[in-house]
Amino acid sequence: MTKSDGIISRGGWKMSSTLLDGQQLKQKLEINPSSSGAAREKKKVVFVEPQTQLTTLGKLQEAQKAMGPLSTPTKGSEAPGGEPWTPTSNLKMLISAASPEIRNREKEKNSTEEHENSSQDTEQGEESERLQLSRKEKSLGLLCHKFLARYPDYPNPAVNNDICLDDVAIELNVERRRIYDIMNVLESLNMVSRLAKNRYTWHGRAQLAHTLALLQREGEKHHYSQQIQQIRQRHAEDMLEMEGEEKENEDIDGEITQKEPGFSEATVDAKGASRKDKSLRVMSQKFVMLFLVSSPRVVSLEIAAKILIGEDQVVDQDKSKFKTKIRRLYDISNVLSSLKLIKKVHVTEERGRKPAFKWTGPENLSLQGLQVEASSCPRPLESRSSVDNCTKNLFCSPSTKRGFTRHHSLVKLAKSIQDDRRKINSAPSSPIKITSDAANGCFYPSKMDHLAEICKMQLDQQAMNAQKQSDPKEAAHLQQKNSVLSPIPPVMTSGAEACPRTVQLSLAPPPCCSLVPVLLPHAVYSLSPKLCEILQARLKDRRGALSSSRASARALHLEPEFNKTPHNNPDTVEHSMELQHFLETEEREEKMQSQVTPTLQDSTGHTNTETLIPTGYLIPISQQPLLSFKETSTSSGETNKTPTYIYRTPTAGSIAPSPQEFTPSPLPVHRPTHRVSPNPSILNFTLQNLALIHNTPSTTHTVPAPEQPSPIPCTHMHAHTPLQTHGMIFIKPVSPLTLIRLQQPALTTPKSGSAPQQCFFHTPVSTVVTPTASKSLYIPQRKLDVSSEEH
DNA sequence: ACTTCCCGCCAAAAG
DNA sequence: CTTTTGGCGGGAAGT
Repeated sequence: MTKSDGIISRGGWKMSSTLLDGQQLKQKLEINPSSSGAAREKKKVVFVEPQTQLTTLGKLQEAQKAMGPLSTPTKGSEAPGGEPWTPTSNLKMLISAASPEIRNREKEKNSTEEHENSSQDTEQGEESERLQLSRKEKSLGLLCHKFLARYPDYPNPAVNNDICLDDVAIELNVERRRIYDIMNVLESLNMVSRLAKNRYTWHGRAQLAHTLALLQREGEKHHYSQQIQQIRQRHAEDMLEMEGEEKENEDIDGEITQKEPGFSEATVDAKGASRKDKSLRVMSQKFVMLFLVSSPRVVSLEIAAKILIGEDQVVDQDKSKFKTKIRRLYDISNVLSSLKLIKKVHVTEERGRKPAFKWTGPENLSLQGLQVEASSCPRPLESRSSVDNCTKNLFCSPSTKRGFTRHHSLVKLAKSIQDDRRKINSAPSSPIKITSDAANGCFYPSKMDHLAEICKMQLDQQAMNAQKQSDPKEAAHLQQKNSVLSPIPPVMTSGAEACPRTVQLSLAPPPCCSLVPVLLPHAVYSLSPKLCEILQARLKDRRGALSSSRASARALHLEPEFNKTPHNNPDTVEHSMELQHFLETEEREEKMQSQVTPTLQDSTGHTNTETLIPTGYLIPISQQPLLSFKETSTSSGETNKTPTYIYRTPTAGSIAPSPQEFTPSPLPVHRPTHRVSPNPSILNFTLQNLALIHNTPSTTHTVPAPEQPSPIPCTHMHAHTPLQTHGMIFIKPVSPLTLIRLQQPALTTPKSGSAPQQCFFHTPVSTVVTPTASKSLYIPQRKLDVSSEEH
């Protein structure tokens, strides 16, 4: 341990330890909500007393064995949840960081030194070490592993799961740029969400299943599978006959041209698009969609690149562009591989062997069944779908509405964690790590490349687990084993304990949950690229006009979309306005959906187009699933039962149906229409939402539980989401801090009792968790992050 | 020679 | 304006 640590990043290590300590202390000490904000600022600066550091260090070393567990355990469940990880994580990181070889080499050399160094300073050693690292050791995949090691798969929502990019960069000893790459991919899977400038919130895999389900659905909408087929066919043909065929792609559009092509083109151009649209986030989502849609679950980079590029008509197919795309795909693949969602393989085709990746993540996305019903949420996504082709251009960034970020996940997580703990306790701890692997589906690291590293990681994890038996992670893993698909399961299990907390959350969670940003592929096939372009152009124009006013969209929560809306004025920002816009937009979207492809053009022509475009890119996904429902009041916690109730609720029901209906656009052809959504369902949906809004949170329970009510409480979440969202909207205006304070009281109402408890355990932030408060906190800063989504 | 993909320039957003 | 975020592609390590 120590050796490796020293080698890799002594400096980092110390830093991290100090940071951690500092944070922990803060959390524990700082009960006041306000304090949290202050704490963040310092980040690196943190000065922990040496003592603490030492202690931590000692712990860390020992931690592998028992320390961690012992210390954390009891409270651990929650307290540790937040920070406890860090200490251990540090160890992990260190270990992982050092590649075996390096370790071996340097062990002898520095072993002694390392200790010394560690104790002494951290700073110097780095250079030499850093320099030495081989390219592989610097790989994004490995870096991602290190990053992941720092956080639990299923974080305790109660705890503060904030991620400070600066800290991470320092601790991992990498340039910031690299962290962004990782965060972008994780963000695309809703494993993290951006809170503010340098801050992200960790959600882990809590929402992963749900997110994947949504992505799968989107992928289906886009006909990705068909596209893949086409490309393959083409290839085959080409191969046979060298001619070139050309584009093939899906450009299905015949009509596209209709609209003013000129416009579209001009605007469309690459430039038009804001860079965000080319974003790694979007690519990542689309890439994942390809996997989820293709039957063999294997996707070659070549095909992925072609599809992602653009499906535009652009024939040009620049080679450079293609090349760049491939580069990015490698980047994404590395991260996804670290997540064990995919693994590298080679497909030998006629031409020879080409690099490809195989999906190793969860297979059957429960989506629809459980969470899916939540469809309510999903819809939003769908709606947005307008243009995917735009890929390249998509400047659409605006599309996303905003995210109200939230830690919905937190709440949910908490429950699950607790449950897990129990399980763990009952079960032997040791195996844990295995379980984790199992969950992923791959016992061994999918990546052969980094096996060594991975192994290390795993070992670390094991150690971690052992230490913290209590930790949620373990529990989570176990749960995963049981049911990979739905993160929720844990929740179910959660005993009374979990419930209480969760209950509190109920309010808070909604906001978070509700919004998860997701990319929509936009079904766009139906739309011709040109249309997309046109739309974009228009949007831009409008924007430009609007933009003048431009308060930071993010801060306001306003998404570009809002601005775009025809009527909206520059200043619109006001909250009330926002709500209205929000609603309006939603309605539009709904309409759009309902209309189905054919109408698209029309819609595009109209103001609606705007909405379409934006939506097109990222779609916020609702994430309800994770959270437990609120069970609100009851401390008792019979989550299970509660859920049932939820299902029944009318609203929920209404919602649920819709998703299913439209989603499946079984379209025979790829061509045009694909997304058809049942109007009625949509309408209902909207109506419900509206109603919900009015109602506000109190009623939130509603759960859509269409047919398959997942046993899990999560389903409730869905229902909540809408509500939450609404709630969110209202809140926005306030600054986070203020909100927190104010809100808490108000929020608390719903849930009364529980709130206080949380406060005890958690940092102010955590406290925030309380329903409303949390909402306020999390206001999304970034467009991308969240899109509002779901009504 | 080809594949993988790190590095970091530099510009677009955000603050 | 400064800082953060992140597209992009050269070119090097790895195979």
